[in-house]
Amino acid sequence: MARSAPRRQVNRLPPERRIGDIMKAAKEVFADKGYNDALITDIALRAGVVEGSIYRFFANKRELLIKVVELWFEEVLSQDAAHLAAVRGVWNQIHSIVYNHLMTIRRDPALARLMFQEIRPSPDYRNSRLFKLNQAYTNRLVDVVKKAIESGELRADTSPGLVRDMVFGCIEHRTWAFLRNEGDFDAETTADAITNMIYRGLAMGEPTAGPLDSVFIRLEAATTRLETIAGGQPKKRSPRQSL
Amino acid sequence: MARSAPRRQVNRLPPERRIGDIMKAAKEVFADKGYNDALITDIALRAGVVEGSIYRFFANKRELLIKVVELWFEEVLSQDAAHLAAVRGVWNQIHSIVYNHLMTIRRDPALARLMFQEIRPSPDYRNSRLFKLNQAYTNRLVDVVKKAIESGELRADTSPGLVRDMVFGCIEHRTWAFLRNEGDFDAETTADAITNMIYRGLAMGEPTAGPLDSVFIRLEAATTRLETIAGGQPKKRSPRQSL
Amino acid sequence: MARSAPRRQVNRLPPERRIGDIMKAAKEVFADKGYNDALITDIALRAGVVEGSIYRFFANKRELLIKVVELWFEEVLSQDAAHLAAVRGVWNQIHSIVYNHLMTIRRDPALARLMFQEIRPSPDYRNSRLFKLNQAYTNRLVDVVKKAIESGELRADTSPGLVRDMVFGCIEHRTWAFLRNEGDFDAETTADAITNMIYRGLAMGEPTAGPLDSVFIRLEAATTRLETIAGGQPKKRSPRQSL
Amino acid sequence: MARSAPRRQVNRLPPERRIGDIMKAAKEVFADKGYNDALITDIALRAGVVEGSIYRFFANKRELLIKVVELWFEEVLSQDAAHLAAVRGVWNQIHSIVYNHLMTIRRDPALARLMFQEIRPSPDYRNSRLFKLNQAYTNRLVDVVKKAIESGELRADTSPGLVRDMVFGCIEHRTWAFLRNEGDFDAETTADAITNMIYRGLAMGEPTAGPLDSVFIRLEAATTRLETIAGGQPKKRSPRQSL
DNA sequence: TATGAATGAGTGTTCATTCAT
DNA sequence: GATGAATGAACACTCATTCAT
Repeated sequence: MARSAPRRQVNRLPPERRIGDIMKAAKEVFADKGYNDALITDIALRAGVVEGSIYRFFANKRELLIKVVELWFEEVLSQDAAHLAAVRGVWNQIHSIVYNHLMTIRRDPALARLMFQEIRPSPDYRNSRLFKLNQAYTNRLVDVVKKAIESGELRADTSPGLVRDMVFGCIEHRTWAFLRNEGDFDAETTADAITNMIYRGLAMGEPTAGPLDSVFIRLEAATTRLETIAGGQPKKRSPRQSL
Repeated sequence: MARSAPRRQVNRLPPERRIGDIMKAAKEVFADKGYNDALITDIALRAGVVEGSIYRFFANKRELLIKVVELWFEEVLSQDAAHLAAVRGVWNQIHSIVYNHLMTIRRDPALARLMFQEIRPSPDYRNSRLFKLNQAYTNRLVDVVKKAIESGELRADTSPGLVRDMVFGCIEHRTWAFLRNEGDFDAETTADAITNMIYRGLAMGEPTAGPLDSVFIRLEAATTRLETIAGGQPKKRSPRQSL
Repeated sequence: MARSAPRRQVNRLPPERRIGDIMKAAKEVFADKGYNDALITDIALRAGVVEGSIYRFFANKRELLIKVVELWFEEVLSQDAAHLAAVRGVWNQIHSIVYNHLMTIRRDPALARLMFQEIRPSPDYRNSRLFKLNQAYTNRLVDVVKKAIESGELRADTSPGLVRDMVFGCIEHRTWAFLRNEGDFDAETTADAITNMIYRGLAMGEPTAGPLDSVFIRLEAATTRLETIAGGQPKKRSPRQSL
Repeated sequence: MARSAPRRQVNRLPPERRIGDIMKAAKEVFADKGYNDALITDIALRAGVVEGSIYRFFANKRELLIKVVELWFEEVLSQDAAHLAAVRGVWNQIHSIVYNHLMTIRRDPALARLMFQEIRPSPDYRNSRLFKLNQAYTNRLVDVVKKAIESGELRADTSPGLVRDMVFGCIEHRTWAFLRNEGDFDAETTADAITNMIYRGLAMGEPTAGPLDSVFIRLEAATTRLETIAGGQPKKRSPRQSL
């Protein structure tokens, strides 16, 4: 009754622009507060729209989060693919994947945190598009390892999947503090260290300086081959090392 | 109509017993529902107390969670310490740590999930007792590695901290599906694989640059000749990529 | 991404056609969902127009509902009038009104429900056109009764208005389950029963004071019993009274 | 941060009292605004509690409505039963039911409106307790009619269910205007009229003064004799109740 | 000390209606 | 005249925590 001038100001924008504004705002607010503490009102305010407008483009708050993370992840996915495509050599490829993953985390720690802490733990993650994207992402490392095993550069008795878990798990733990704004890391150094540790443990070894244990490994391999040629069965080694 | 106020029995119990009941109930409910969906009411009901009694012993819901996880973690910490103390040899010690960590996850996936997804991401985790406990826990691996480096069994040019991240990160990723009730894992196999991969990558091989190389070269040459004679194809070797 | 704005075709149609489309769509959606759950968006979509166009022709959602029901009610009103006009005899006229009312409900239960549950309970119904139309509709029965009273066929000590309430109220209760899709009714049988009950209660019997028609009824019953005893089948009486 | 004196005032009352207060307030607000426009906030305010307290006793707004109406209906049910139990004679019993129903509507028009317009149209009404109660309520009339048919006082060729629909439908239509605060009705007059119309239409009639009566008496006597001869049981007749 | 009724702040979502284009 | 993006008010429900008894 007797409302005072209910005249609306309508600001018409192309949908792409609106969606862009909303996602940008959402990204910021989610990054800032985390999913639960982020308010639709805040996102709307920051995007310069009213709450209702968000629901024109996104079914609900959760979908908005997912769309924001998906957009980011797709960009990461395509950028890293470009980087990786230009790299030759197993060590270098592993290093590229590790380094780019680290750089992604450094560039967008908030989004990485959303991915790790909000998206991945949710019960429906396994059926989500982001799960698929993430599989594609981590499978690149698996593929590199598999091919290197086939080509003989990496040991055949290792699980590519375990390498994947080791690499990405290690990176996640390593950057934990950084993700909570409590520490830092050097991408170059870390990438080198991780790559070396992985490669060294898997490589068949070359005669170069450096990983000299590889010489031992090669010796063992040569011996095995000799044994095979000699018709005898290579001796089974128990994995337990005696001290 | 005319409910005769079904007052709960007033059970006067020693505080320790009360606290124990509450923590047991809380553990179950938190494990079952996760932190957010767990209701104080449910915990009180299951513990046979009223809500108010919980607040006599715990400042708030969060503290209750933390106390529950702490209790659990302390048990894990002492059990694993006992196991580890009995183990000799670097490989075996690493294996013990990995295996016991895996078994802990298998035994109490819900509590591990609480630790990973509720406790660790919280902003005040770094100043918490659980952080300290966790440091003590993971430092065992660091110590093993450090000592092995000092004793010369493991390479000196590696970072014990990185090994720690790699091991625990790997385990976490490996058991991810299990933690969400969507998959399983074999603790023995996984522990062997992880330990091997780590140990192999770090173990000292032979004295660097030097005499053994020529032995190897000659051995390999001989092997190749033998293979050729035997009709087998010598394995193709990819040239090493320069960094 | 980069949606190319799937603009709807701009169809310039004569207003009558537009209005017709909208009302048809509105009728369907209102019938389907009820007033509250019907969405303007759905109506617009089904009518092949945009929301704004609806507001060009109808002040608001409520007016649209009212116009839809009015249109329907006017058709019912004129059809039933035609039917009634052809009928002679009080019993037959009452029966016609009852029967046609039942058939209207059977034909358009959703619209009848809108009328009963959405329109009629609203506070401004008494001042609405639909109230007037409904009065005209039910007054036909009042007129029949009044005339029959004047002609002496029906008792003078009865209230035509009460007859109206009894007939329409009875029909409404009788078809309640059907209107909620939970039951059915037979229009013929129900119309016969209602008409008989009404007519029997009102028809002039004998010149005495009081329910003299009951004497007739008892005579008939006695005769029937005699017939039964005599072994013959009581004659089936058509419920239609000849005038 | 720095909230100003978050000290709560807690006003502890016996649950029955609280429930009573809430239901009283709810009754008033629902009656005043109808279900949809009634606000939980208003109800809480009027009951002198906070919104949360309402949800301690009632699962949701709808349940609150239903409980309010149920309570009322149960009282009506038991009061009317007491009234009816004291009444002898078919006409009087029908009249009692009609009259009490009218008086109930007059006493609590708002609750009757809630029952008619909010409860009954809802899709789950058929499975509700109120539906059962209402059946019990209206079945009283059905029982009276059935027994009167058995006793021979009312015609055997009528449907008790139809009588029920006629009576209650008629009353509802008759009181429509009153229910919306737009008219009034006289319970006595209306009850008499309805009862007469129903009874007159159904009664077997009595030996009122008049020429035909002797004919009937002789006919019936003859019939009875015939029936006896034929071996059938003469029908028992209940004597007419005086008004 | 135990009780458990009472508190009350906090928010995602809907959808009829408007109006710039 | 038609479009449909933008508006923005409106509201039931939850549950950790408190505190009078």
